[in-house]
Amino acid sequence: MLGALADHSRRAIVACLAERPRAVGELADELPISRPAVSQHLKVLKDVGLVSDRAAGTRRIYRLNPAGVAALRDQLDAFWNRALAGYQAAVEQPAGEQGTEGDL
Amino acid sequence: MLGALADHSRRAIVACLAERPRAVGELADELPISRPAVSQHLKVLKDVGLVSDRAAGTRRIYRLNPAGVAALRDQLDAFWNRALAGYQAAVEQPAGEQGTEGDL
DNA sequence: CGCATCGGTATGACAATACTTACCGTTCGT
DNA sequence: ACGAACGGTAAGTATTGTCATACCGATGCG
Repeated sequence: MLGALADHSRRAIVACLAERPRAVGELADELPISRPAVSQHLKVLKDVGLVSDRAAGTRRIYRLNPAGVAALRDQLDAFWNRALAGYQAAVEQPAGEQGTEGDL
Repeated sequence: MLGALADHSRRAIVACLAERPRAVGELADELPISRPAVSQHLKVLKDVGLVSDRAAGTRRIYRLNPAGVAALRDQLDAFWNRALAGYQAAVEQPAGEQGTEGDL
C-alpha cells in the first residue's frame, strides 16, 4: 500500500485529488503525462483502496477514499509506534550490553 | 523521502531495525539478499535520515533515527490533513454543484 | 441512428532501480 | 605483524515499472 505512493506521478495524482475530485481527463490535463498513464495510476490507487471512482455520464470522477487514507495512516502510525518502542527499549538499557556505546 | 520506503527490501530492513539495532551482516542474514545489497539500501536510508550508523569495532551498527521517522510521520500527517480537508470541503457542499451526485 | 467524446486496455520501448560477483580498506585477534 | 572478518564500493546484469501510441467499448447528443 505504501508502495502505491512511491511513484512521483501517483503522489501528484493523489495531491490533485486531495484538493477536489477530478475526472481522468482533468487529471491528465494537470499532469505532464498522458491519459492512459493516468488511468493506470488510478487503477493502482484504486486497487489499494486509496481512491474511489464514480460514473458521471461518460466521465469517471475519481476522489480520495477517506477510509483508505485513514487505514494507511493507521498502518504507518503502528509502524512508527513499533519503531519508537524499539528505540526506547534500546536507550532504556542502563547497563549497556556493549560498552562501546559512546553517545548519540 | 517517501520513495525510500517504496522498495520492499528497504521496508524489510526498516522493519528489522525497528525491532532492534542490527549490524549489516545481521540484516543480510535475516534478509534474502546479499550484504552489498543491504549496504546500498542502508546508504539510501541513511541519506534520507531514516537510519543512523554507529561504529562498533569492525562492525557497523545501524538503527532507526527517531528524528527522521518523526519527520516522515509529520510529512505524511500534513498530507492526510490536506486530503481530508479537501474531502470535507467536498461533502460540506449543501447545494450540490452537480445534481448528478446521488449518494456515497 | 450516426457521430463525437471520454475511459480503459494492449502492446512496445525506454528508463530506473535492485541484485550479484569481485575487489579494497579497515579493524580485531593471535 | 600476519591472518581473518566485517563492511563499503564498483561494475555489470537482470528485473521491474513507467510512459506513449494505437485500438476498442461505452455513453451522450443531434
